[in-house]
Amino acid sequence: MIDVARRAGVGLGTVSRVVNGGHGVRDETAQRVRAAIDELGFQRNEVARALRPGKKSTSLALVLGDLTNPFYASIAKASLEVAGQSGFAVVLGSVDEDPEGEKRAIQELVSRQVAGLMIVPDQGDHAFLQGAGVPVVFVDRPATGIDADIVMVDNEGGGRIAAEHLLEQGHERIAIILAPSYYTIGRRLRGFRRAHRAAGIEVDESLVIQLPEGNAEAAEKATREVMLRPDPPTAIFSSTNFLTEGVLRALGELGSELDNEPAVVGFDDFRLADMLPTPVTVVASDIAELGRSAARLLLDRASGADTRPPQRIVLPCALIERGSGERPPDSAGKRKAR
Amino acid sequence: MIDVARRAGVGLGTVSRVVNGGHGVRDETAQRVRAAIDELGFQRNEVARALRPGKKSTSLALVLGDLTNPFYASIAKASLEVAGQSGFAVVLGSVDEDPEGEKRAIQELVSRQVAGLMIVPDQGDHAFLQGAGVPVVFVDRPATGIDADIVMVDNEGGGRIAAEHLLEQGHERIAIILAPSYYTIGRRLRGFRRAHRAAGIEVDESLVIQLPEGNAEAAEKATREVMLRPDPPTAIFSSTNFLTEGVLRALGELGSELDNEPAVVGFDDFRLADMLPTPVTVVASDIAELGRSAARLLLDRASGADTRPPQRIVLPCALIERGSGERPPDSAGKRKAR
DNA sequence: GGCTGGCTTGGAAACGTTTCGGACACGGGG
DNA sequence: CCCCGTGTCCGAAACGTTTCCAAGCCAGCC
Repeated sequence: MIDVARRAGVGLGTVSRVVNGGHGVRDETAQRVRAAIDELGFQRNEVARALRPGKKSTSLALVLGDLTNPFYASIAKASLEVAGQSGFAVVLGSVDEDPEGEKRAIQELVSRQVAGLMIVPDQGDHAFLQGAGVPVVFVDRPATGIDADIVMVDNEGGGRIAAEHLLEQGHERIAIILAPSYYTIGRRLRGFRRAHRAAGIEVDESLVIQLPEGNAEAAEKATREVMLRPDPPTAIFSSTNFLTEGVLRALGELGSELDNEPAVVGFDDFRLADMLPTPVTVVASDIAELGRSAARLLLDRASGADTRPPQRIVLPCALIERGSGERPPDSAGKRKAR
Repeated sequence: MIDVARRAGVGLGTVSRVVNGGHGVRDETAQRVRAAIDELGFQRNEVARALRPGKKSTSLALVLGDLTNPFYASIAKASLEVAGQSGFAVVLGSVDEDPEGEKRAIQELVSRQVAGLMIVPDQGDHAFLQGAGVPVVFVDRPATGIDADIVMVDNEGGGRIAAEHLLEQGHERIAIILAPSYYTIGRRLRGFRRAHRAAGIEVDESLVIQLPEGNAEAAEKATREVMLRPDPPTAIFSSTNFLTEGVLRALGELGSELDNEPAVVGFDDFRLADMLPTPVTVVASDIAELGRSAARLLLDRASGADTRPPQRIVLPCALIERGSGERPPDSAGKRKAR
């Protein structure tokens, strides 16, 4: 920048002003500065910029689990887009699985002076964020220990409409497969129960299946077991996209051993869901909007444009019916090949 | 840091040394400093750290396309893990689709003083990176205009074994569906042709199908068209994961209209591939390793540990056979004609 | 003509580190 | 006793910006 100033024959401050939109600089001077910038190929150093008193970097942090899960990937993609439009980059913290690793990752990011944090929180207390002086938005799940913005999905409503759908079809023995102890899962179960109560049908507690782990294998095993009981369920509600995969795999393998193949409803849509031999109805929400909202909210907080008390944004869920034979409108959108 | 120094009754430099491993500091002094750090909740400011002459930040940049594509997501996840182990964060540049947007995003990241760039390049010249003074690793595809490390997959070999597999099964009319003009796609086609030549079978050029766009819809349309020709292919090789989806969707819809359902081989494995009514054999590679290698290489370059001339790492592809009867459930009557 | 006030402009201070030259103390060898 | 090396520590300089204050200039007004 000093070189630019020298070359243009102006002071340091003037160059800075030109670089930042150039208010209060005579047009002719600005021209000269811009010319010097081009000649020297000058590029502003964002690091030095963020060093200024009280300033933060123009980066947002995103802390989430396995990117390989389309759910997380969608959030990442959407928030990336929104941030990018405002000239912000997104820093991904390395995310170990344990809560301790999450805390370390977050502090790492804070030390990088990010302008805000978007966190899909694991269990564990997040009170340590309280005094960090950086805005935080939780995504998909609330966190304990700190009162911050949150963007999530209507989990209870989703669980409810899934159950309602099955109940309307006459199912009375519906199994629900639950990943371990996440907040979201609990809400989905609650909606499931409410729908039963509203329909006057009692939930068979032996069909409320808590998995030890939240992966497809555990769901596969549990499904096989429950379906081979003397009185198997006539429908299964799987509370998570990866679990649905396990359920379907189990059903596929059991195949002809079963008298009646159960109806399946899954939470969260997934690719190819409409092409499986057992087409699976699904409770879907606009996951990309989850990421977009979070990023937008965070940007507003970071810029100081939004000083409202912590917001709570809840996005609706909708049922996507499949298996009635007709193919649903293509939800895939345009995807670019590699 | 000044506060810490004051509190511990030491000089600024001493605190710095303690924070960075503490060589050349008496044990007792270090204790005092550490105590002060804890009391004050001091955390090193990474931004200021990166400002030092010649220093870069402890971040790696990752520039890639749609994170929603599991291929890209795997790369992101794997590189994130490797970077995290060395205390590096990963910055995702916002990626517009056009080459110009990619250039802008990259320069954005360079201005953030990242220690290195991992780029899954789009077309377009990357010569502007030449003098940037930051190490670059290209992932999955080479780029023009700059001589840098590259980590990729044996595309030609993959195309070859896909074709060999089908040829061995007696197929002589094999269609190949190609996304537009990427480097990787060209290599896959070349392998495809080589396998044919080796088998003494001529490629029917009317079955080499160039799509106008690299998405599932285009592949679906093209598949439908080719299968409804007077002499349709008996097998289809789809050069990309999303294309495979389109191919399968077309076949599913055509269904009974076809005399013989063609065999399908896709490039890149994907989730649920083994559970589809038409089980699809696949050419797979270790995509996560792509990301890991890239990150490792970049970290070594950034630290100066690796000063070799630009490397070229090529990962092997392997065939994952499906549909030989071992897995798919006997649901619909749509089995693969074998 | 002097004063006021609005544009421009220049330059110094500040941000939080790391690093480097130097200083001090201590001990051992000549 | 002097010299020198070693271990420890201090504090200033430097990194590349932004921002603030002061100053110069000019026009307009009294």
